[in-house]
Amino acid sequence: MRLTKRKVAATLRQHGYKLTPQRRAVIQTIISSQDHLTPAAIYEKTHQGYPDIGLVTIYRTLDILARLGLICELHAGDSCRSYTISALGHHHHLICSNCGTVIDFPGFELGEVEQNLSHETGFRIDGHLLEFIGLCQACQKEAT
Amino acid sequence: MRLTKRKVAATLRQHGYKLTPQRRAVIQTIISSQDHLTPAAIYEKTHQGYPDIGLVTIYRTLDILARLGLICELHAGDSCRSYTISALGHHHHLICSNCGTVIDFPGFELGEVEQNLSHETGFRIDGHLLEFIGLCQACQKEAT
DNA sequence: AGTATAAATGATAATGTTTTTCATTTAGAA
DNA sequence: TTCTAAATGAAAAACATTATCATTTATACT
Repeated sequence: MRLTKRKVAATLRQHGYKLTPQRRAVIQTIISSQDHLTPAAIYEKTHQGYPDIGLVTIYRTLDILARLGLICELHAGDSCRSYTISALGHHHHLICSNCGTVIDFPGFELGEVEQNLSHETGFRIDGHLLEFIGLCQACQKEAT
Repeated sequence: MRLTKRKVAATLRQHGYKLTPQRRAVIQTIISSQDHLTPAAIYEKTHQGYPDIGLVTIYRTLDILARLGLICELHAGDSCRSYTISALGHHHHLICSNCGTVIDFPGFELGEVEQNLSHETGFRIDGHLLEFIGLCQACQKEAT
């Protein structure tokens, strides 16, 4: 279950951010994509419906949305900074290396692993990053 | 158990790459660091012992080493592209968000998870990225 | 509805990172 | 030692991100 536009908007306002048309447009772009998008791609897409938007606004909006946990930053694959809308609750990502489609899946338990690690190393563990890379069904067929 | 300089050099030559002093210097830099290093940091450090080396050579060498699996690319934390020497066998990373220290630990089994995921989604899964972020013991004390 | 105000925006410039190009040098094979 | 393809360094180009600042605007308050 992914976040809705309404929910994202509400969260923004709860945190004292203004709900500008530019921000709405960026959110719309991210929500309506199944893929993960780079800042440049988000700019391109948003620009189509809102030609006056500046790239800087994209970056600023992405920073805010990411800080509030409304979008997720992905790392896998080539582009090192791309985003997808957050799923509710904790989750991980399965990413198609060809078309970029992102599938969220509920995070299976890493808590135990974290505890062991913490015990063995003395680290205080604050979080983790887990992403699977592969080829989605469509892209597998295409590759034939 | 991490890769040795000797092993890295041998692998390079096995693949037809020449063993230049510049490459030796870069390898030395990465091997002798406990941390993960950005290309810029690797340049800085290597430059101290080898002042004539160019930044471009750093990038080129990192590409080769990464492609051969001799160094690992890390993503966690702020800098989106940094490297550490590879451990033998499959492993994951535990990274200190303060000082950058990287601890390798043997990869506990994600195979089963991958199979389930693959079955549910139809993806062909090629790999994964798993990193834990936290604060090492020293940095925890320092933070007090 | 109208107004005040802090926040947000866009344009531009600045900064930082990575890649390309190309003439010169060099590691390694013969 | 000589030869050759590969590697290098310098400079420029391309690309990504951040800072600055004058102008505009969403929202709270009348």
